[in-house]
Amino acid sequence: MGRWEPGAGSRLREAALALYLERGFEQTMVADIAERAGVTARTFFRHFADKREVLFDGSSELEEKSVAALEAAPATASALDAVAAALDAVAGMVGGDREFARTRQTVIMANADLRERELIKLASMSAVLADRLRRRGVGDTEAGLAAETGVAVFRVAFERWINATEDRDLRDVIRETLAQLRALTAAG
Amino acid sequence: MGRWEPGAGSRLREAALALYLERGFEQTMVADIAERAGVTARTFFRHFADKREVLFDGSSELEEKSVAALEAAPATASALDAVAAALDAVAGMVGGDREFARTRQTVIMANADLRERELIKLASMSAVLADRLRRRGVGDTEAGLAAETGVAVFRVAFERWINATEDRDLRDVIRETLAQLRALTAAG
DNA sequence: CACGCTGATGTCACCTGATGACATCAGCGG
DNA sequence: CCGCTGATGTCATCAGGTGACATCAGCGTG
Repeated sequence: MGRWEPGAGSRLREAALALYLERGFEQTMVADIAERAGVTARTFFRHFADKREVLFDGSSELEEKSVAALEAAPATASALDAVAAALDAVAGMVGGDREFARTRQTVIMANADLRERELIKLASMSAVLADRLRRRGVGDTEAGLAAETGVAVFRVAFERWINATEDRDLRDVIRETLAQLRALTAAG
Repeated sequence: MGRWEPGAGSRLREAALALYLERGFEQTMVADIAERAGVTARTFFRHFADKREVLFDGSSELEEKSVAALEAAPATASALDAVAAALDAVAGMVGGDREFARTRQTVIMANADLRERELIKLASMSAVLADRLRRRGVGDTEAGLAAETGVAVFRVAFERWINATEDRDLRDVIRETLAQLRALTAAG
């Protein structure tokens, strides 16, 4: 089933990341990506819904894993602890290759459209986590708060991890940041 | 200065909101909005950077007011309290007309592109607030956490306010939600 | 082995969002 | 009355995105 080189999706992903990095997201046209990957522009859109999605197509898997981790948390765990377990799972998947994470983040932060997409992915994860918390019997507002706050912690921790001088374990940074949040809210 | 009907910007804003509500964001073309407002599509783009921005062009003002409120907070206030003051200012501007807020939110939530834009506006506010906190001498991580968490509280509170049966004061809902967050993080 | 099915890709046409360049014209100050 | 200014119209063009249809390698089947 393939008279063409297989793995068009991966080639497109790599080509896009490289070009976005080299000349910027806006300056890169879909035709350029497709050409570098050896396919046509139409094929690009068969693999990715739009020009941005090529950098985010792993996020659904991320969401699934995080939900699984949340559901695996003991029923006795607090809402925030359950979310912490979910974040731990995410960190396990994302925190492996800091160099890659850094270049990807560089590309994303350099463009508003990409930042928007990044934000909605995290928002989607937050919504799903809140939903699962509610099914666990957590109150409506509490579920929303725990999920949103957890994602906020993740964002801050991720940025710290990306910019840190030493290569730490992302999960540790998250735990630290969560502890700092507890101190912060208690101080008031 | 104006051989045409003045107030093209307002007319475009109203026309866009109405059409987005009637037939949906994607089904509405810029030409339709322009026509209803009595101008050409080119003029639409002179007033608003893109099709989405027409729903968000007040947000820069919102950001300014929130920053002013944060800076007006006493130097002795905790980071979270300063952010709470900023949120209070935002609530004062947004919380006046719940009916309008509700229809606007309906339109935004019905479309992913609009949700993205909404998210980046809040993220931008978070970034600005964090920056001002740092200038106040708040630690790097703590500033980021306080700002992100504050915006998270705002999001949850806003949704509660929008969906509440009785018409409450948004500022009260925010205060309540912040108190719930404190309980939530203390429980762990 | 020939046949037809399947799925990924190419090709073409087309719509819409968005932007640059230039023309137009009312009102304002001089 | 004249010329400037600023908002708008007009035109051309590009890039993102989608639908419809053609193409063709490999696969299973009779």
